[in-house]
Amino acid sequence: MGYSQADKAASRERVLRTAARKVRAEGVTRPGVADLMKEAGLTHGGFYKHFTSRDDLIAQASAVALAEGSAKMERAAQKNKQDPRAGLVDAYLAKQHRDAPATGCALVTLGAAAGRGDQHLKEAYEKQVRAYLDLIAGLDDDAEEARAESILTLSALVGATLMSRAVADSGLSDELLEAVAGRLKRHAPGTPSSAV
Amino acid sequence: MGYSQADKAASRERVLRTAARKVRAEGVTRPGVADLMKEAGLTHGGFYKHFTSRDDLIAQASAVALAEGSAKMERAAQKNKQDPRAGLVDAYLAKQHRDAPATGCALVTLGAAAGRGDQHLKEAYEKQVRAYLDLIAGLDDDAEEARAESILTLSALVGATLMSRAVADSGLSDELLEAVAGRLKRHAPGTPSSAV
DNA sequence: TGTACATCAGTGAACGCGCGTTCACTGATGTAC
DNA sequence: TGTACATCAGTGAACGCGCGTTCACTGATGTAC
Repeated sequence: MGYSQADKAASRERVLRTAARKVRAEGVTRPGVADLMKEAGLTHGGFYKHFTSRDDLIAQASAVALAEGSAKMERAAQKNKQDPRAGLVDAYLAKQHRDAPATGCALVTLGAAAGRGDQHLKEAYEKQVRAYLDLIAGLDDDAEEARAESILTLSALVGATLMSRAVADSGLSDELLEAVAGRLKRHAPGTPSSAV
Repeated sequence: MGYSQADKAASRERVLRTAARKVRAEGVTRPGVADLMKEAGLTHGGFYKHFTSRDDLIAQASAVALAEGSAKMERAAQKNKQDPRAGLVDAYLAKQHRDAPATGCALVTLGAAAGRGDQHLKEAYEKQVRAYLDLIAGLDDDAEEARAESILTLSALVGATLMSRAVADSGLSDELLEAVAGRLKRHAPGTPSSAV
């Protein structure tokens, strides 16, 4: 048929975005070249006009998946003008987020893969961790100990989401999210309080 | 050569333990039948005398990997007579634990896989979550809010370990572990304190 | 206790499917004149 | 502006390797008598 340069760029973009979604939903090992191309509306043969190998695509897709995370959560935080920290916590620990790993924070879905992965993936992962820590520390009222507090908060967010997806009982899954959300939303972090 | 019934049981056990280790180190998709058998001192052909399929082995190995976790951490907690909670936190967030996923807590390494996995894997995962929560809540002084506190603690342990393995910079990796450990060891959880 | 025989754990070659990769081909795009 | 031609995104068949699975075979185990 013949395709313009703009068409090519659009195709590449579509494949990359499809892969970023699939990587979060299915991990870095499962998504296949043929399936990804098909889902992007193409046939598998043209794949190598865009990427040098499957590994190349998966690496780029993982970086994209990671990068999408903190920006999204930052917007969620800003929506709650009075208490952006609560906005972030609620968005992160929402059942909606738990149930949609394909479009959610990749710190959860790619954590184990990054732990086993190569230097590039680890660097992309680290960049997101730093972005989240800066975001969370910035939302804190008392700058004192904000750094350590932001690390505890992020760890709890990631760990709770990970476990809430992996557990069989939906009651326990909900409880994990709610308990952590309740604790983390106490305004001055680290202070005993009268609950949610 | 010929092998006794005891030999068979020992072989099966060896393969299963090898797989449990590999699953934590490499994930549920990578370890291959031939490699696992070789590492257990056998050839691949005899595999099906012990397991009905690769999936069957991986499922059993995942359950074994999960089950080994909380018992190990419970022993670590008991070692610190004065403050078993600190004993648990220190053992979990130790660099030694971070650097040895093959023998460490599988809540971290199998979290994403369980999230995508079948009902059986999720049930095995859930069982371990409950075991940890009971263990941690039992170590708490004030029974009040012990449940919610134990959920926050476990989430932070799992999330911090996951991220500390996935990050490129070893300084940041260490900081993640140390910051969370410092916060979680404050004796009455949720109370502001004078740090580590 | 000793002998004959069936069982079956383990071996290693072979099979077959899935999947990443290659390749000859097509025809609109976009450049040269 | 119009015409001739090279480029190259996309197609679909084919290749080849890895790996899960099967199978005929071996020989010590362990049971029957």
